[in-house]
Amino acid sequence: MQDNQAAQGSTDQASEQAGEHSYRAQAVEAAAQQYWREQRAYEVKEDPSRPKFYCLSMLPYPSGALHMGHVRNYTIGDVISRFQRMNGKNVLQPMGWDAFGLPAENAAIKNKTAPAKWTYQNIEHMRGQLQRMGFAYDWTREFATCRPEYYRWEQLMFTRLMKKGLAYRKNAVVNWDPVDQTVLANEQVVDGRGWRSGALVEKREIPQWFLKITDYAQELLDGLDTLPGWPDAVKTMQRNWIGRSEGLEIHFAVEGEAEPLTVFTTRPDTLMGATFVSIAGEHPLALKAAQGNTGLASFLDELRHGGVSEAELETQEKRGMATGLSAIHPITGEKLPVWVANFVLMGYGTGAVMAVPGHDERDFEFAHKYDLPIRQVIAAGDETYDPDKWQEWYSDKTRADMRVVHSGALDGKNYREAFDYLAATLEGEGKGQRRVNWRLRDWGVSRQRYWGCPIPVIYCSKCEAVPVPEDQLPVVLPEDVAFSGVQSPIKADPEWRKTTCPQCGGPAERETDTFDTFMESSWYYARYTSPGADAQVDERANYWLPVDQYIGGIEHAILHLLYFRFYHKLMRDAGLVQADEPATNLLCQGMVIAETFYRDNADGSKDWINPADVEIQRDEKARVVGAVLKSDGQPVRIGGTEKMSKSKNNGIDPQAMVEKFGADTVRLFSMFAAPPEQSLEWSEAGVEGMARFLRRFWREVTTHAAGPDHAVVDPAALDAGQKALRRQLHETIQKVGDDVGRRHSFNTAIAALMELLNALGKFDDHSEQGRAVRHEALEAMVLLLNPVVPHVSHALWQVLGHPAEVLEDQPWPKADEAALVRDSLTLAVQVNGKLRGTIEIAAGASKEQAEQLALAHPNVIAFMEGQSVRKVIVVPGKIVNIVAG
RNA sequence: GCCCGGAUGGCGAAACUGGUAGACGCAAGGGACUUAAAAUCCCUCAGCCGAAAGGCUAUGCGGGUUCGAUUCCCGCUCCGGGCACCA
Repeated sequence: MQDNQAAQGSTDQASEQAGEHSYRAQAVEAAAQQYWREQRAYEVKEDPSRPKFYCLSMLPYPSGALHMGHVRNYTIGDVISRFQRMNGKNVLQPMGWDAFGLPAENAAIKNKTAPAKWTYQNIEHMRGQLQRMGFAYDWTREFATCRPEYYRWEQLMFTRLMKKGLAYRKNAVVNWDPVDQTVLANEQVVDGRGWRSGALVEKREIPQWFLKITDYAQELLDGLDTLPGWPDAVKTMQRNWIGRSEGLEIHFAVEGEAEPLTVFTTRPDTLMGATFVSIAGEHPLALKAAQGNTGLASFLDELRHGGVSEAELETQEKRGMATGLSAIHPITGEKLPVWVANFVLMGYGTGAVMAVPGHDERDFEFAHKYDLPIRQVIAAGDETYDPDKWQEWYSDKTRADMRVVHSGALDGKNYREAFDYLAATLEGEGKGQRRVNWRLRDWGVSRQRYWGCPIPVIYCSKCEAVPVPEDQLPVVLPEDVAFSGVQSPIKADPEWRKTTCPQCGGPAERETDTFDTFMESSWYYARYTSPGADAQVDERANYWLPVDQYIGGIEHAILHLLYFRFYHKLMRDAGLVQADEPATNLLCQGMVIAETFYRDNADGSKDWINPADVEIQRDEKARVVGAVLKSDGQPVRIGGTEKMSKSKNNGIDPQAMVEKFGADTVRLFSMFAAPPEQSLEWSEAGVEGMARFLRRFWREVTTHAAGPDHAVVDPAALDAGQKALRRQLHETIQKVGDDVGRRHSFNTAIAALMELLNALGKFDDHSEQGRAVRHEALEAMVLLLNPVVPHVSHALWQVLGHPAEVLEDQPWPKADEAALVRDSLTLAVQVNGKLRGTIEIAAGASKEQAEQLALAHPNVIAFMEGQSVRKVIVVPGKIVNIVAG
């Protein structure tokens, strides 16, 4: 390296002389970053005299290296942070590591290392990569969630929740690999088999810890209405996930059983159409019926095969078997057969449903398959009911002409009337009651894995489950372990679990399960506000919270973002924070995608080839006609544009891009190529376009700065061209502020700045006022671009004659209203809604003047030939539409 | 299967509250500069018809509302996200 530099000395000198006008990203970025580091430019503390702004991006899992999804997420956060700071806010932007999780265990097996060591190495590497991107983080607040200093507080919270009854233990179903003798994550079940062993996965019930999120269901639902700054899609998904439904619980007596079978239904109006009852395979009644019924027992056994994920359960072929039991219809006394059905979920409602095949699509299908009776009890208008073919209206309770039929006393009632009548009747007879049911289930937080936060519970044969006393926390996970594979080291080590019961002092054992990693990511945002606090958070949390802007992937719309809201309410109810919701504004960014390329192997498999190694071929109309591998010139196949992934080898390494183009160019492209919530297609040619823009901007500023001293703009002395450029400048200031601040439409903000630079390139005016206008424009552009390309702005601000230290807190430019005034406007002229021309009209002209001018337009006259004016619509400043006929 | 999104030139996109569809960028074609390359600059660029003026068609597909629909409504198709143990 040293030798090469010496040999190229003369070239360096040559470029040094040209240097003033040529943009060299690496040097510019190193200088700016060194300056920020030395100045501690992004370290913040509470300051009640200024409005605060807490800008938070979802913390990364330290998987090994930064990927483009991170770059995109964190650039959005950084742009918003820098923008808010220039708008006078005291901005907190922190960063940390979601350090527990399954991939560390997999890597540990593969690389024969400890999960902790692998994790810490990744953090070191990725921190350097983030710093190289120039993100304005307060690094003094950084933490990794796998450290006891962090997780001790969630252990403390958990023990307190146990005492409040908000944490409890019950059996729950997991995926069991019978060969590896281990619990599998849903992700580790591929086509119903364990990913390592290939064995058919079974469902197995084991005791696990739960948090009572259902106690907060109503508040989590209502809270969504207090979040106008969250995307509607996320709120709708959460509403549906929480799934509040009002219905009746109805008790069906079962022949020969003391206990009734309770079903939940949202359609009691169809009660008289129930022809059988379906129960889940895990329902106690099913298990009881299977005793002494080998056919049913083996069916239930079959249902135990396969994974537990809802997607898998819901897409299975609908299957069932009669239990031989009969339920008694609570109104008619009719005997209804009780069936086990694989689509009835034990986790929802009571695990039993009354089947109304006449008006429920799944029951309809099931009844046809097993030849069970179908009975119509709903009619709508003059629709004909056909028991052989499903039609949507059969289940539509919202139709105004819907009435109950063939149901005795219910006949003629609509949904609401039938609901109320039956609720009163059944409640009166003790056969049922009104009930609000939730789709939301309690949060199972136990994981049978090593690399997670130990659950702080001690089991004693006398005292059962005892929370670890507060003075014995944290329960520390040993990090220096041999991790060979299947078995968790703390489960394998009989010594680690040995302890004494805090209540009776007798011999006892520790819980060896660890927490779901969503536990750590549910409260990290609060810990950033209180570094070093000797509590989960301290009073500083109430200065910074709630988060003003939260940014992360849409894939977190439900799980993380619901647990995040729930945990915040737990902390609020523990007196730790005051706000009701953790974040007021949410931005969900789309994925980063890239083209895929492959070659077919002889065995039918595919070799995926990285886009960086491929050259695209086009015809003269620029259409893609093929692609070749750069190294051998031979063709490769094009496989479509997909999410960047290891499996398709279409990931683009951000580090390679930063080394080639610089961080500012990468940041600029991520913000320009697509609006933030849409998917972003990576294109190296597109990145080159951004580099071109920065070079032009650099040249424009440096050549201007090298010229004669500028004067101050005198608005009264400007000629038409100067005025026009200045108007465009102030329109751009207005647009960029609105696009970045309100709309988060970064791509259009950048496009407006590109247009302004194009206009400056054509502005060949070197008069004193010309230079003054250009100077005003270039200074504003440096400031407007600062959030996106802070290194370039840092350097060019000095080139324009300002000392470095003022840029960070320089006020955001304001548009000059006087410069925005237009003398004339262009209106579109339509005849019958079709554009036929445009007219120029004075800004203050009346509707009548616009109408007259439009009617006089030669093309309008031509199209009006032989027709008369029926009506004229004038939208001031926009269009004139002449309706002719 | 269920819930939530998305679809606009060769490509990424823009059109913010129903008002000139395609700003900006990429790719491509033509040209200038240069010994050459790189870099840079200029011109063209939705499709079709036309010498031009201009016209016709066009925002995934099929309908509808409206003076006017990429935008609103109804019905589809395809693609993506989530489905509770990936994070």
